[in-house]
Amino acid sequence: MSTHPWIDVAVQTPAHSQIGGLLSYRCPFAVTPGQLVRVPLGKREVLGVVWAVSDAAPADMPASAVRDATGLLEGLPPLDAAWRQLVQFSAQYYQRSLGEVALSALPPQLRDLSSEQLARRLKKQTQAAAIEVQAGPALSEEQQTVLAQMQANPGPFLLFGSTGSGKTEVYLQAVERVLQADPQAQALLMVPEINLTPQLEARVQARFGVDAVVSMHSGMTPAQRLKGWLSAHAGHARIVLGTRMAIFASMPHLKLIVVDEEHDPSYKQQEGARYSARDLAVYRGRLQNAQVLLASATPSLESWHLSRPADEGGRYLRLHMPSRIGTGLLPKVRRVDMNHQAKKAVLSAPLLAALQERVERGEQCMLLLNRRGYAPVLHCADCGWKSECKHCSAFRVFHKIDRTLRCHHCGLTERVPRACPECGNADIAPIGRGTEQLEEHLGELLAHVLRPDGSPIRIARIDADTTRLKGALESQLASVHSGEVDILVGTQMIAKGHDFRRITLVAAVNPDTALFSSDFRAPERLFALLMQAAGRAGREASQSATSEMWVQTFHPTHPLFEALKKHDYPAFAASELAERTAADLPPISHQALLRADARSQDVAQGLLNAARETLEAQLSADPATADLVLQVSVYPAVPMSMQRVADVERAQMLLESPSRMALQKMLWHLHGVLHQLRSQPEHKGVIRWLVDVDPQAI
DNA sequence: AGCACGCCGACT
DNA sequence: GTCGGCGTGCTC
Repeated sequence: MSTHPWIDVAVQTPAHSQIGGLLSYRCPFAVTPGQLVRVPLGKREVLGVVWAVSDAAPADMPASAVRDATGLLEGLPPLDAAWRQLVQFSAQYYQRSLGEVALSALPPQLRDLSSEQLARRLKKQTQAAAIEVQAGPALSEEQQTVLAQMQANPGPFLLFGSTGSGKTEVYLQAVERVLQADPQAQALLMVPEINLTPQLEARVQARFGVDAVVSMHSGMTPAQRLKGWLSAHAGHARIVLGTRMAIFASMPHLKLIVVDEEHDPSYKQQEGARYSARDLAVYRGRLQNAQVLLASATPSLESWHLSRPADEGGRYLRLHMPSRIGTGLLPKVRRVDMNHQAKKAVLSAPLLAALQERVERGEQCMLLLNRRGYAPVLHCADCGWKSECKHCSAFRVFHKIDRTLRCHHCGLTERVPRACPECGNADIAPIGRGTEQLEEHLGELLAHVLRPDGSPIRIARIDADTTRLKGALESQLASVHSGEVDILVGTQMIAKGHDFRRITLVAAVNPDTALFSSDFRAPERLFALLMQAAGRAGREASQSATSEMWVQTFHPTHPLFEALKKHDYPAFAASELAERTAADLPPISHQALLRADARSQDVAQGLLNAARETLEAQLSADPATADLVLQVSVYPAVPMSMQRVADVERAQMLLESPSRMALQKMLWHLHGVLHQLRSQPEHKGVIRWLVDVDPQAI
């Protein structure tokens, strides 16, 4: 390590401050890229990552303005070039500052640790943990074939495996092979939600030993996070299991990345740097020469499209596991045509009868309704008043349990008025229904139903309202598992991952809204949700023959439900892809959104439209960039679908291109234009702007 | 983002 | 006369 007096350092700076890039310091001690240093920034001292070292003073500023780095975190192995490249790519691709991405990828506690404390913590775990592999179950032919293909090909892979086909066992065997082949090798296992980590963690620990595994997700304490991070960074932890944030874990010997339920929207971060952990997994795999396995029973159309045959341009290898393990069958899908049901009925007569029958036989049922609260809006029949939120362009939801009106966007909560606040009419009524009402309604309709042992029926509800307290979800899930509950009512959170062995009937109460949504991805999400929900029914082989997935709909012949009935994801994907192709939507094209927030809609849209015009004028004027204007469509600014939240007006502008590269170049120019515009007086009222690359919803 | 500086209302 | 409201501007 030689002494270079000048270093460039990444420090935590916001994306849109003037100092987006690296900061230069004079360094009185020897350092190497990837080490952590403390540097002065204004009046504070902050932690930074050394990005480059140099013998020459920075050319773009007077040497007198360069300050001295104040300290080095010794004992910590430098963050390797692959990690730095991953961070650099993410920052550039998702339009954030390098320092923001770098520092948010490190455990926060690292900031207030001295070199001595660090050395003490690291001493324990400098060696790669030995794994003690327990034998797994015998593999099915399909599982063996998939593992053989993984051995024979570099990847990336898309594992298309139906629910219950034993994907998890494939992950574990793939991990085992990689870890056995190289005593240093590390593997990264990603799941979409915190709720799903404990059960997988238990399984991984049972298989490879408690010592070899660490978890990374936002539910961990700062101390746990630091410990896990250090363990992975030092090469001690052989397996990291976590949510999207884990994609930035420092893993110097990474050889395998598994992304479970790769279609899940949770892999896309929705604030700060809006990265897709699934997409970064593929990038990181290439960077570190690690195999990448994406897996799902209902892949994202992006991954499905990318795994088309290579001679048609596919870049991922598609692997198939169509069969459910054991004698298990997929549940029979039944559609109830709501056009033939009583006008206002929430639950159709045949579904009610089926629920009753199942409960009397001692089986469990699950009802899905994607709307929490009692009713989404209150309405006065006399004057037409509705329970609007005064700070947001949304209705406040009626929660009967505590008689409140709550805005689900800004949190404004008030007691329900006794009479209409506009005209005094006492007759204000709820419109529509949420899970709370469904639970109540079901209780009334099935009050007479008894379980086999003669005790009364028990109905429970699980949604964001009932699981607010820590541990509440776990205890409620436990009461379902123990058989205390006969019918479980809930939002989509109950459809994900949890293995309810005794549930034999799953019903979607009102899925139609997603069929005609303005969001072109709504059908894709609905199909995945319903397939996943169907997978909850009849996991117990002995009951799978009689298990059912019910769908109440006014459009029973809709192609989405036809495909669902046959459990035919490929057919669904083919028809969706045809539509996307015809309309030039992702994954055929690539999109980015520029959003602006301001006190008034005019100001928000003003910035966006000014940016659009300036961009076009500047790029057209230069022959070197003129063709960008042709390659990237920039649409006029429009209000967001949720136009106002907490008294902030929001507008957005869509950029679209068949070329990712062209879109990236355009965004880079856009960044410059926005900085030029921000100082102009007509844009003073802009609160913030943000860029969302590959947005999930537009 | 922090953390300053800076210029106008209710308190010991 | 001071404490403090958050608007504007800078940080190698």
